[in-house]
Amino acid sequence: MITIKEIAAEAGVSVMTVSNVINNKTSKVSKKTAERVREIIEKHHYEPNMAARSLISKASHIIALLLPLWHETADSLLLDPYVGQLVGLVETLLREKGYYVMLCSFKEADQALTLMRTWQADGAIMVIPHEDEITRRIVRRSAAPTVVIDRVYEDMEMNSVCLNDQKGGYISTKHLLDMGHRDIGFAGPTIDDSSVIHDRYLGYCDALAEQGIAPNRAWTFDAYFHQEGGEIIGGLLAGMQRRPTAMVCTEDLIACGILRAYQARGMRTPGDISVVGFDDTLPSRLISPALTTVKQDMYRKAVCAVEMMIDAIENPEKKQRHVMLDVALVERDSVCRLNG
Amino acid sequence: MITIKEIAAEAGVSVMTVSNVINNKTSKVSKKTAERVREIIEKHHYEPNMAARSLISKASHIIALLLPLWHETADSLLLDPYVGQLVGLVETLLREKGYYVMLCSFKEADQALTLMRTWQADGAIMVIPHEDEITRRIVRRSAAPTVVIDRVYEDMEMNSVCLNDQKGGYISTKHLLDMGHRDIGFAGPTIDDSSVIHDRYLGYCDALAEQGIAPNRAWTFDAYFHQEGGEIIGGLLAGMQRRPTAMVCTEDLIACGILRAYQARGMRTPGDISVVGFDDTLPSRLISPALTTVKQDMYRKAVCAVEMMIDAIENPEKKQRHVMLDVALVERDSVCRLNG
DNA sequence: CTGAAAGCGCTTACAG
DNA sequence: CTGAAAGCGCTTACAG
Repeated sequence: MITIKEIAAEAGVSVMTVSNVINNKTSKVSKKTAERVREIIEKHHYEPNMAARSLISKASHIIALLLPLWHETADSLLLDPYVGQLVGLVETLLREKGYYVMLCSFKEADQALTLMRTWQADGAIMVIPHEDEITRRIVRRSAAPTVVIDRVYEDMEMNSVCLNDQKGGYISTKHLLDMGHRDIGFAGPTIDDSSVIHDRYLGYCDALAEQGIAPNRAWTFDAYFHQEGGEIIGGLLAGMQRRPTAMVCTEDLIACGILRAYQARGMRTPGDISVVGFDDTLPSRLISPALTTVKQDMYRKAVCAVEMMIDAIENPEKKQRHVMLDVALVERDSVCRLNG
Repeated sequence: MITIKEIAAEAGVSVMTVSNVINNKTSKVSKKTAERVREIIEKHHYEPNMAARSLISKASHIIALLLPLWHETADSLLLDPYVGQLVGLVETLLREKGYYVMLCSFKEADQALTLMRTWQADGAIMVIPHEDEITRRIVRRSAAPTVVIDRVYEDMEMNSVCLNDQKGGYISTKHLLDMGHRDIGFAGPTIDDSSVIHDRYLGYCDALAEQGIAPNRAWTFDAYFHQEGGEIIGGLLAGMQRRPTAMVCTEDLIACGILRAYQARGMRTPGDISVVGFDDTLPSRLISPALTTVKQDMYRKAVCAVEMMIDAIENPEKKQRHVMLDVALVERDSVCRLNG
């Protein structure tokens, strides 16, 4: 690998001069030398060694993309279409801004923290935090700024990009109500206190309350994830004596699973069950009937996270940044009108 | 950030001793000092600075995960469920082996090469190469070893992990023939000479030839990708006077698209069109009818790629490594028996 | 078993 | 505008 020293030797100047032309400190180098040096750099495809740079500047330009692993079996979060899309967008945007992204899936907070320290990461973006204690620990103990996507803790300083989840839960439930449904269930992972799921559940309750309807606990499912979870829920629903006519889901995949479970039993979709998904990921346009779902603007989310990250790096004195993004209903074919 | 120097000071030893205990050179440090130093390291959560290490050792332990971007619009390859899964698996395996993974999407070969040089990456794994010239350039010019997934060039030295694509094309076509189909089309991206698609097409032709059937060019589609491509193909098929009864697809998403196009027109699936997908990705189990598809063992593919990468790093004298993985048909519900 | 010194490739004051 | 020197945090021969 060619070094700055060799470039300097070939150009007949000092390494400091080469360094100055690399860093565009035009005031410090004459046009002529700069030109000559640049040519030699081009010729050799010289690229400055980031390890050496980062050693001095304390700025590695590395952003850690932190992907928590949930289950024992979860060999990767990237299987989740939502995560894949988000990670891809964030990586692209970060590159355009001159940052490098290091992928880091982890189970324990210390794994993430160690990687950040090891590489002197300039910052970290966390996707889909779930274990609150782990997330809090990373935010609290990280020397570099962090941006958390999809979760916020009111009681601590942190940067976060969230969704108006309560509105999401509200508009999907409201849509079902408008379509004449009254028996509406709710399906999502565990509804704990701090999560986005809880907010969606609140929105669901709000919408029902407007019609004087109390949520039916028998139709509230939690701790079931993804496609498989949806199929389980669908199976349970199908076996009930008194079934809901519609389900609000916190994830497209859960909605897909419910539909499949019904279809497998020869029941009509959406005739026997209307479902609304969440996120508007690829699967919602893949299946038939296509999913009516709550769309979040993934691109904007990625842009917000990246801009927030960069702002946090450049203005470390600011301690908190919060953005809440809007959501919107996308009507497709998984909801049918109920004639009351 | 605490440094080796401060650890040394606190322990009352030289930095060299600390370095030796970090690197487990037990022969060079007495048990007692090692113990004391280790305690202080623990206490401060000290982590060696990789930038400094990589500067000396010439081994960064960074593997670049190279993701070519295809279209103008393609903000990310990770939207593709196949890529997401593969990247996730590779990242996890690489971490377990003590490597760091830097994500790098790129359009030009030089972007990838620059990143590798900049960070002195120990190696690179390329996922889904498509532009042959770009891929060849990276393989040829990279100073560090590369592993290419899903493509191989016979005329140059390279490491590759491939699939038995011809067999894949063969078994899916054979299955359709066994189910009584005779009018079988083929749908995939451009069938160029060096690609996996071409091999699948060959397998398709082989199976047809066994029955004395010549491929019908009117039923051979190329340059259409993903879900959208599938829908276009499905639309074209549906409008034909003489339609095939079955389609061999090079990707699950294309098969999904074809099914949707038929369903949107009120046609029966698989009654009016049987389809076989490829890869056995998430969508194949999401839709209804579930896809019959050619399964590749993604986990084994990731393991192979990672092991090959590490072998290439440790044994740079070996110039070529090739692995061809097997495929198998997974029968689900997207193929119907034709009574002939 | 332990330490002082040189050096990895770069940048940053400090002189001239 | 240009250069010599120190130093970022670490490891590696080389002495003792």
